[in-house]
Formats: sequence, structure tokens, C-alpha cells
Amino acid sequence: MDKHSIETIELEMAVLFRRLTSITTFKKIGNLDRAAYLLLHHIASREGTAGIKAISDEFQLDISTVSRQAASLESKGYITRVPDPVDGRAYSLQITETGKASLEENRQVRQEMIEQLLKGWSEEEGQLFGELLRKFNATFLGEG
Amino acid sequence: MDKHSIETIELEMAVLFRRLTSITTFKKIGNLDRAAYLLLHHIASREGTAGIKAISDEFQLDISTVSRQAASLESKGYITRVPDPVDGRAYSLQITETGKASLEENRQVRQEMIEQLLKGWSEEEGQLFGELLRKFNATFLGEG
DNA sequence: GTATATACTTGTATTATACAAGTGGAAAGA
DNA sequence: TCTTTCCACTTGTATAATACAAGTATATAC
Repeated sequence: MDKHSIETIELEMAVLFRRLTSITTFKKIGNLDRAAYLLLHHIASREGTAGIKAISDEFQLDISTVSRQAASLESKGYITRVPDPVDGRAYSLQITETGKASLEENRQVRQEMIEQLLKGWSEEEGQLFGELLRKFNATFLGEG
Repeated sequence: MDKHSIETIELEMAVLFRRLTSITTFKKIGNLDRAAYLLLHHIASREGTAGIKAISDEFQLDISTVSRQAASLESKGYITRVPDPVDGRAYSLQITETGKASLEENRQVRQEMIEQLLKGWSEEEGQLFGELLRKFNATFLGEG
């Protein structure tokens, strides 16, 4: 890989991170905080049968982190914790109707934000950027 | 812009942010914390004549945030604050030799990390990703 | 010469994260 | 069976980067 491309990615990644931090730290987008959004999204698309442990593995986050996020979502009524009938220690997390509505509303706001940012972009650029982002994120999983 | 591309970018951006947060929060890269790196980089490439205020404007960060980052860099001996001869309130920040060395070392480590992640990527993909990232970051500045 | 504006610092709060210790149920070995 | 070890989860504590608000000292304007 060309040195110049590496340099650019390295620097721009740092800039992007700083910008995202600044934007998201104090402004909740909609009614979900940034962390809970991805958790809710995950639960919604998984049809709801996963416990804290499984999710923290997939997210590569500490269990305690996911535990708190789940507690936060539950306190807002966005998910319910259904006790596992077999294993008394475990739960499965399921999204509620309120949760679904909130997720949808949130997603919309976020997408509008992205859309606004990409106003001047061509169709091709947008598609490429999305795919490269996805590919980049996937590289993190490769290492274990 | 196609709805699908927007969706992808929105989701992958959130995932990327979570991952970067997790990676960078507890592991300093080299001997600089993540925030100070960009400040030092900026000071280095600007040949050193900018004050806290000017930098915070460019970075779109609060003055207090940049003030603390600068104090941190100064305490490590990476920058010096030269009092403005005309304006008694103002300083200009200049990188020291130690600072230059630290920046360079840090940059190297970061670039190796990126290089490692992009091992399987083609030349073209890397170049495109870098340029699209840069373009995306630039969109934030457009709005003011 | 007083009032206002500006550059910067410092106090305090917030967020998402990790690590460590604790709780209570499950599984395995004697 | 019962004791030990393991596992899912929760809770306490620390950390880092940010913002807002209040404070300090200097500059500028009237």
C-alpha cells in the first residue's frame, strides 16, 4: 500500500474521530444516546434473542459496558429482559414497540444528518464511501 | 443520493466510532494521548504561530478543551508557549525538538497500525478511502 | 477612566469505556 | 450429595475528551 494513502487515512481517521466525539458527546441525537443506539439496532435486527454476553462478544466491548447500556434501554422501556427459562443467570433482550418507534425515529434523524452532509456528493462517491467504511470496520474483526 | 448508501454510511459511521472509542480510550498510542496528537500535528505543520483561540476555531472545539490539551503538551515539554510581544493576553504555540521527535514516533506507530489493518486492500481502494475520508471531514467545515 | 470585549485558565458535569470485585445460579468432580 | 469451580450479569471506581460557566488579566472603545 502506498505510503501517501496510509498517511492520509491515518490523519483523516484521527480528525474524523475528534469531530464525531465533539458532535455526539453533548448532543443526543433524538432520544437515544449514541451508545444505546447501536445496541438497540442490534437487538432489533436480531429478532431479540441474545444475552448480554453474546452481544458484548460481537461488539468487542466489555460485558459491563453492554450491561449498563442494556439497563439504560430497559429503564426507558425500549427493551425488556426476558429471563432464560433454562439458565437462571441469563436473559434475552427483546425490543418493545416503544423501542422500535424510538429506533426508527432516531435512524431517520441520523440519516437526514448524513444526507445533509453528503449534499454535494455524487451517487458513486456515496456508494463507494459506504462500502469502504463497511470494509474498514470489518478489518477490525479479522484479528480477533 | 441513494437511500441505501445513506443507510450504510449512517450505520457504519456509528460502528466505526464505537470501535475507535474502544481502541483509543485506554491505550495510548505511543506517548501521546489521542487528543494531543492532532494538536501537536497542527502546530508542527503550521510552523507554530497560532494561539489557543485560533486553533480552537479551526478545530471547532471549545477554547477550554484546546487550552487543556496545550497545557498537557507543554507540561511534557513538547511545545512552548511564546508570549505575544504585542498582546499581553496571547501566546503562540511552538513545537520543540522533543515534540517533533514524539510526533514523528507517534505518527509511525499509527501508520503501522493502519497499514496492518489494510493488509489485504488494493492500492486503489486505499487511495479512494483516504480521499473520501478527507472529503467527508471537509463537509463538516462547510456548514460553519 | 470606566465599561466592554477578548485570550486564556480553571471548576464542574457528562459520556462511553475498561478493569475489578461482588452476587447468585450452573456444571463438574469427589 | 456436596463442594468447588465456572459463568452471566451487576455495580464500584477510574479514565479521557469534551462543553459550559465563572474567573483573571489584558486590550480596546467610548
